[in-house]
Amino acid sequence: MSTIYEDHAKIFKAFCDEKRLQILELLRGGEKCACVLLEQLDLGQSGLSYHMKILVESGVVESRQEGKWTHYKISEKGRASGIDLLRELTTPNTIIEKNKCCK
Amino acid sequence: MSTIYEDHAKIFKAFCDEKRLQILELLRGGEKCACVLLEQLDLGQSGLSYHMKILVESGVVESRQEGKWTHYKISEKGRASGIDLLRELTTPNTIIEKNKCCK
DNA sequence: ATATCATATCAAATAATTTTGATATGAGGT
DNA sequence: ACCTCATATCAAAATTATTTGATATGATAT
Repeated sequence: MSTIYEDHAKIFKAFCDEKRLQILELLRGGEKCACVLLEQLDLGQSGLSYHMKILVESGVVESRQEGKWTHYKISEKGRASGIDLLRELTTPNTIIEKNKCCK
Repeated sequence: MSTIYEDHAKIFKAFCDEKRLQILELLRGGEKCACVLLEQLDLGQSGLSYHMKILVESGVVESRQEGKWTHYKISEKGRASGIDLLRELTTPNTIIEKNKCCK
C-alpha cells in the first residue's frame, strides 16, 4: 500500500536530481535514443537505465521501443499533470482556518 | 559553487517527501504556527525544524517571527515560480534537433 | 539576572538513494 | 542455432537524507 503523499512525491522525484534534470534538458530538444543520452551525460549504462526508470515511472517521460533501441521523450500528458499537481498542492484552500494559537 | 541543476533540484525537494507534503497540505489551510504543525504531525520538534528549513529554503514556504513563535505559510511568489520553473523544465524547445542515431 | 518557553543546531544512528560493475534478458543479424 | 548489441536487473559499495535525542540560542516574563 502507498499513501497519496508517496505517489505525489514520486512524481516530483523526477525533478530532484541533477542527473535527471540534465536528462530532461536534453529531452526538451526532442525525442532521444538512450545511446545519445549516454554519450552526452557523465553516466554509465546501468546508471542511465536507473534514472530513466524513475523518469518514466513519474509519468514525465515516455519511452518507445524500436528494435533494440529505446527512445525517450517528454510526455505531454505527464508534464501537464505534473504542473497541475504542483499547482494543486500549493493552492490555498478556499476555507481558511483561523487558528487562535500560541499566546 | 552550485550548478543550476542543484538549485532547481532544491526547489522540488520540497515536494519529494511525505512529511513535507503533509506540512504543505496543512499550510493550504492558511498560515500556521509551528506549535500547530507539531501537534498535527507525527514529528518531533527538531524534525519539524529540519523540514521547515528545507521548505523555506525552497522558497515555497515563508516564515514570520512573532515573539518566540514562528508562523509559516505558503509563499505566493515561491509557489508561482515553482510552477513556472516546472513548466520551463519540461517545455519542448522550439528548435527540435533531428538525431540520426542508431541504425 | 534568572527562569521559561519556542525554535535551531549538532552529532550519532538509521534509512533511502545513487553509483558501479557483473550478469541477465531480449531483439536482430549471420 | 549462435553471436552481437542495447538495455535491464542485481548486489555491493558509496553517498545523501532523515530521524532522534541532547544541547544551544534567543525571546519574553518575573
